[in-house]
Amino acid sequence: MHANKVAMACRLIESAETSPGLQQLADHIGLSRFHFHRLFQSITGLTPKAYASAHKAQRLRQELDANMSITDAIYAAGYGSSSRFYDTANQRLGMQASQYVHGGKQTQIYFALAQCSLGAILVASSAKGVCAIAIADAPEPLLLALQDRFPAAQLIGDEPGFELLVARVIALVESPKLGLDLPLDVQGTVFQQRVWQALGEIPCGTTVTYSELASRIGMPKAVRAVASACAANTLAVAIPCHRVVRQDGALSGYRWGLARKQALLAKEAED
DNA sequence: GGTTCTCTGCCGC
DNA sequence: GCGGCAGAGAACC
Repeated sequence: MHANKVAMACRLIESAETSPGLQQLADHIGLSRFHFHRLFQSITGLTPKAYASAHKAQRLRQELDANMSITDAIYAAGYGSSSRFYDTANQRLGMQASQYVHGGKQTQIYFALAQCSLGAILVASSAKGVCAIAIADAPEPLLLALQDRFPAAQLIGDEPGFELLVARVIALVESPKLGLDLPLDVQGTVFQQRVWQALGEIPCGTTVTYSELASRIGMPKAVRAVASACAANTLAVAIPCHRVVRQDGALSGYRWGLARKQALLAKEAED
């Protein structure tokens, strides 16, 4: 069972002060760096490098949340130098570090409400990419939820040109097989990102069970955790958590309503 | 700007 | 299933 070996590598990455190199990890596992790389990627959905950087970014967020100074947090999270960190801060936090510290105060988030066949839909995007897609019966609760999630951000609701993006998202909802070719601003723990990555690899028109999904990310026993990660998905349809069902074929839960899960799956099954 | 590391497609056993 | 090469690209110094 190679899932164990990959899990070993993950733990090694997590416990190391500075991220081990590919060769180092492969040696530790007892495989060639070539094969190890492919194995790791096939199981986690992330390359070892991507896994390490996701983990570092997560540590950084924790350190920043613990009220450390930005410079201290950067070193505590395992970045070698602050200058190099700042080069890519945007990419890693989805915003400038100082903005993150201040609760996203300066962050601008564009959003729009619209109507689709499943009901009211909210699409929101940060500078980095689409950060929320939510569906409900009425628009008001959607907007409230967005405000709750980004309490200090500047929410901009009437940006000209944003309709284009909304149109693409709605097109995806109406015919999921199109796929969404837009940058996503996915914020979550390493574990959540692994689950969401795996969700993205479920082909349109098919479903998997929660336990199958857990196996795919190399953690067959973490079924409940996987289910929670699916439920934590904030990008409806774009990250297809609706394609996960229970072992007995029942639809199980869906953040945006069981009827919508059913409708989406029916739509996908049509073609 | 050069070097080293990562990543992927392809092939061989 | 596993190892390896080549070549492009990213990261690093």
